Amino acid sequence: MINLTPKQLRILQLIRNWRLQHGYSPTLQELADELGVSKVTVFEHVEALIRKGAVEREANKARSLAICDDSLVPDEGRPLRYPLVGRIAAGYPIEKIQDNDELDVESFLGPKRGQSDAVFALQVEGDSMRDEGIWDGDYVLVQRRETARNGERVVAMLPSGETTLKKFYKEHGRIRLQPSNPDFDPIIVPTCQIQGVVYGVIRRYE
Amino acid sequence: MINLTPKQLRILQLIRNWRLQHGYSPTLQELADELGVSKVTVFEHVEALIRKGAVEREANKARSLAICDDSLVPDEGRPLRYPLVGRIAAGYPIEKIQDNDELDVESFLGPKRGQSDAVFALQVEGDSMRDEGIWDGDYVLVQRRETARNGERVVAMLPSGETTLKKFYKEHGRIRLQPSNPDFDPIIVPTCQIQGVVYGVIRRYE
DNA sequence: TGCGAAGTCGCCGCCCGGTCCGAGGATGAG
DNA sequence: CTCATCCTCGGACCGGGCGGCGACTTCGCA
Repeated sequence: MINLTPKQLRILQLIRNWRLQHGYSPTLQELADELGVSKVTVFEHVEALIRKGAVEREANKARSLAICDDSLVPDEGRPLRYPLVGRIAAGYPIEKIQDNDELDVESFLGPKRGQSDAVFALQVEGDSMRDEGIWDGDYVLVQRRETARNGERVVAMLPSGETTLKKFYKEHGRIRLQPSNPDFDPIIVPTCQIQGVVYGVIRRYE
Repeated sequence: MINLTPKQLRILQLIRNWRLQHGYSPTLQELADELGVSKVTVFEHVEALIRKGAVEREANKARSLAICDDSLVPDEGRPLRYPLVGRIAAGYPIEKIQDNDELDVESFLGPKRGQSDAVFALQVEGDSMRDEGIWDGDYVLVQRRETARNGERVVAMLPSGETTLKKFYKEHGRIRLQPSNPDFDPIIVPTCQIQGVVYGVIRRYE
């Protein structure tokens, strides 16, 4: 593990993001513009990165920056951190995100502190939550809780013993479990036992 | 196992967490701010830790603190492995999954072997992929590739320079970029540059 | 041969590591 | 009670590392 300064790490991430987004390396000036500093400053940081073995470059060649070995550079053995290039909208160029250019899946999907034993996963079967963007085959991450607020997506056990995934609404002294699909009807029960609340969804395509 | 005072152990944990979170070591002042004590106090604690062989440091170098042996620090890390209770379908009890009772997010969302440098994340803006279950605010994980197969969800750069997220179809010698929302029209282009293929989606509710 | 990018030079200001000295609190012996 | 000792802690200061700059020269390439 190489010990980098914050600025050096930042430049390293920028180079990586640029290469991912554009397919080629940035010039020193482009890096400087991203960071809002002078080209000379970037040059010096890049020199430091080369000395530390983090990047390589061909002398006097434009856009010749290359990251040496991605695996040993930052983040020290923490996988699941991906360069967050920006926001993408239909029909518009990728829009930069200012404050943070990394997506740390671990902290993003991780449970809150001290509740790690109260999380479990379920694979979703069927399309009853389709209009919520929860599809057949997706996995939902569930925080174990006995209560829910209106509009939350809950894993609920009905008086009949069936367990189901629905949106939760308490109204008029009863509980409505609302599917997100017009093909399914809401379930109205006087009471039901909440097994947990969905806080995350993950999906993988093949 | 080295015998540490509570304060020293606390500092050791702070250093470790800081390095995991930022990718580089904290300064003495930053440690002091975290603990609410003065920089000199931290300095003395760190000296004690060096004497006991728990950490190393390069003299006069900023952010040069390094933990000697990680295993000495009690681990409060979260491996992102959740018990996979089963499959859940509307109206039926949770169905147990036989062979696999754990969802390992790391291997589930991690890139394929040897391609870790070619993955990046994008936050989705807008509803053009709504009927695919990809919603405004979701994050997509993108594998960088120049080519795509029909039906894959791609990040594509149009000849105009715009970048967009659509489903990819090559037909009749042209390319159709298909939104998954009837409110949007497909884009027909003779050619376009593929920047990557979406292989995963993650979402978190508040 | 002209342009854009890489590379060089001298210089600046702030922050960080390191040091000196002194303030308190706990403890045990006289 | 008093004193000595040890530990923790902090205010103030210093020198140097680190990040930063404009202007200029060199290099690669079309």
